[in-house]
Amino acid sequence: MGRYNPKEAEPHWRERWAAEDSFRTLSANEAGARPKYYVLEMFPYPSGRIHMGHVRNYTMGDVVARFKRAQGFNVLHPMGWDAFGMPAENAAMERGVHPKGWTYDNIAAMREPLKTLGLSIDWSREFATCDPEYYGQEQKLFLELYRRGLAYRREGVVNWDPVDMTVLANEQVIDGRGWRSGAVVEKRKLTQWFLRITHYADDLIEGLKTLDRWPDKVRLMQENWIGRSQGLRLSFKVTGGAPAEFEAIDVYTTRPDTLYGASFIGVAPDHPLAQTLAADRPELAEFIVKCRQGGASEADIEAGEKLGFDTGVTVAHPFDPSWRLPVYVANFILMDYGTGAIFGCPAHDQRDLDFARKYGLKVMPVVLPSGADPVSFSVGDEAYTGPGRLFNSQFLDGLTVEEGKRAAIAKVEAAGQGQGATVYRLRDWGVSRQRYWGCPIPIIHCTACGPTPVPEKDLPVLLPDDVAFDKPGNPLLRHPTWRFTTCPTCAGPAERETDTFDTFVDSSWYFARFANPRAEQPVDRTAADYWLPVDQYIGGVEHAVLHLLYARFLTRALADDGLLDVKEPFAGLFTQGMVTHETYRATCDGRWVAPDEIEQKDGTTVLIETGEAVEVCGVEKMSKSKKNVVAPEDIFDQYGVDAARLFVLSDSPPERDVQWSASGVEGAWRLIQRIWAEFDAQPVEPPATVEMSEDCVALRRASHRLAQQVTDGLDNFRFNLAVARMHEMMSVLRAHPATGASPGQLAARHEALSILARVISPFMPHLAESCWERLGCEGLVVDAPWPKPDPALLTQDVAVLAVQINGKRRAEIRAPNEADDAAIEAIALGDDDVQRHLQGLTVRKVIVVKGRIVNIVAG
RNA sequence: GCCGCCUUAGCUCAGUGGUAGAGCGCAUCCUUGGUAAGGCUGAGGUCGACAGUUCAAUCCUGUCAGGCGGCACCA
Repeated sequence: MGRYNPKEAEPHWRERWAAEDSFRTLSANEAGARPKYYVLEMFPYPSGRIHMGHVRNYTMGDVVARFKRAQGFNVLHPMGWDAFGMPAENAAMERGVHPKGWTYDNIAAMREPLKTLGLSIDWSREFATCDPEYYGQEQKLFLELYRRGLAYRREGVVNWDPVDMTVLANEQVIDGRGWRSGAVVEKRKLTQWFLRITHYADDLIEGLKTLDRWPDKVRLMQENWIGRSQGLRLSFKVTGGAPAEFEAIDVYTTRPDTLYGASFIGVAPDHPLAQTLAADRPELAEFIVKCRQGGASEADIEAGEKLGFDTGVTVAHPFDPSWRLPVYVANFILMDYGTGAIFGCPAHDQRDLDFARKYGLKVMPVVLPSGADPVSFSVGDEAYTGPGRLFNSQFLDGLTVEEGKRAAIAKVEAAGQGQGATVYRLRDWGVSRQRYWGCPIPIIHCTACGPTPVPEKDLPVLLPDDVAFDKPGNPLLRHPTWRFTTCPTCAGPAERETDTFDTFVDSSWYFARFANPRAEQPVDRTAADYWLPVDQYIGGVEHAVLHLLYARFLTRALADDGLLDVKEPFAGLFTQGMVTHETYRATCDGRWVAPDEIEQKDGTTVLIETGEAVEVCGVEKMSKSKKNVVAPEDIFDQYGVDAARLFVLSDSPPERDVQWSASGVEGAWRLIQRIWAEFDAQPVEPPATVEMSEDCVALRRASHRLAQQVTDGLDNFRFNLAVARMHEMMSVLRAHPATGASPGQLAARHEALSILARVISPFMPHLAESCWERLGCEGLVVDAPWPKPDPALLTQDVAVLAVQINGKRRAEIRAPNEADDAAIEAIALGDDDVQRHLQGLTVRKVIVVKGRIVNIVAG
């Protein structure tokens, strides 16, 4: 008799698993008839320490991996490192350490606690994206895309941080300033490398329909991000005021039905017409500059004031050559969407209406809501965007909005003035970063030959180690020898591309590399065909769009190259919630206080050291700035890793946030001790008989039901429900104690415990091994097959039914399972309580729901 | 502004078209040779508001309120 001591047991079992090589992935040949199962968690950035979010993420993946393994699958469950990126360079600038050393040290520091967590990972497949073996293969992939025209170079507008001298991603610009330097970010035109993701825009939307094991929310976010819209591209002929080269202005619209309500044409400040006119009209040039400044700042977007400049140019209406429309340059029109020009229909578009009111343009309604009077209907300050019938619209009169769209498109197409078109919000993916710590783009720039791919024999293009971070900017630009080279084509003097890839490129194909991480080619086609797609991918919802969209795109690109056989990399996706914690701040000076600095005393919260009062603030994501962080290592140390694993799985459903608390982890600890106590109470020698006594049928039903319920919970990602069922099982076991039990009863307990040990093993793998061993079972529980419940024990012979009278519960009856509706009705109507409640009433109807309830309608 | 999610016990949250649940907290009691304790019992809920569908709604539908997230001048 003794308490379970995780400090001794946990390291012991990890050593056993390592010694037995329990988690080695089998090759396709070795696996034989076992089906494959690929479970992957989004790989971590090696910041140097693990946090509770990691614990939750990797525990969930581990639960799935262990469960599938027990069910007889050949499981691939690998781990790697998303190791390129800015923090390494920041560390280099702030502390003078080399990004490479810093990164590999961090990886080493994080690998240990992850191993401590007892994850069933095949560590032989580990790699980091900053390994030359990995990024060299990435360079090969890029050159393949380049050859196929899926990678190209063009000028693009970027966020430029003038202090750090680098491009920033949109999410690194906060209120128009660089997140690190605080400098006002400039819009700069820079020649950049792009990947042609827009080539797959349609297929990326269509593919979402096949992803039935993805959260609807994520599919919706991707669909919105790609932003497909159907409409019409059409020309307005210029009738005066523009230079000769502008014969017509092309606009894009999703509302061709409202063409008769047009009252102006608007073009973006960056539109070629605006730019050309501005060359000899200073007032227009000034206006354009003003528009650009407004671009980034949130105040302007908030205000949303519509500004325009009348160019004096006029165009003809496509349906009526004598109808003239003025052309404005307007601040709310975007150059990189559609054609950068619109026709304004103020009555049926709010932005156009705001604009028209400001500049005194005509507002002519052409869609009449049903029931409105065509003579008096007018639009005030709110545009009408709903359904209705067209009017004031010549040949379109009387049509619905949808019919009108089709008719207008047909007419425009017949007249050769335009064409129906599909337009996307998605833009090509700019992958150039002016940084050192990333995968070098394998291109050599030659003044004679232009951009030239580095020949395959010269790959990988290695990052030079001898770089200095004493000055801002990209050290590759200042490197004396690395940058300058000779052209592979003409052997003349040439320069290397000094930009490196966006780190999202690294993470867009790593899942395919895991199939065979040491392959000579980027992807081992045979291994990838066996393992892909990933059956279950698990990660944070913050990657719902970018990472997951990029990976889907690159998978398609590689499939078109013949490097992969799947279009969708992740058949199942699960997005887990965050780990949160209460926050605390000292009442006197408002500074944030860590959870281990406080204690609860007599209903108040105080600082342990000084006793001063502490205010308990909101529950928020664990973060250093709020100091509401609990270090996983401290929990491992105090309660063991199984308690930490159990807690992050128990309280909330996995997709929701879970609130970490000291009392919660105490609860997890107690469950572990309770489970152990039941095993510990069982006699050491196996039961003398295999005949289980009849009076144990309740226990047997409970344990078989437990197997069924935990299986269901795991199949549906309801880990918290599975844990709740384990709690319930403990009450049942307590009602059937080992003390004083007959041999038959002990046999039933033995069966229950053997099921329990196996179903807890994905959640608390170390405890499960100790329990399995204590029970005297053969081998390791990780190698034991998943329990299969006996269907006969999952049903009840007698059902307990509630009886409702007029919707209110009035009685409870027992009926044999095989009783038919009439028999149940008779039992219900014969019940004393029911009779009492029916006094003075006439029974009008009786509804019998088998196994559930009887409802009597009476009046 | 558009889209989505959430609102159930003091707290954190499960759950179901048909008898309202868990953990923590609280109260009472037992145990103090399972002791960095363990256990019994119990109190506590108009399931956000209103309307509709239904024999029956916490659950389905609609409207509203409050909270959270994503996108945002995308024509």
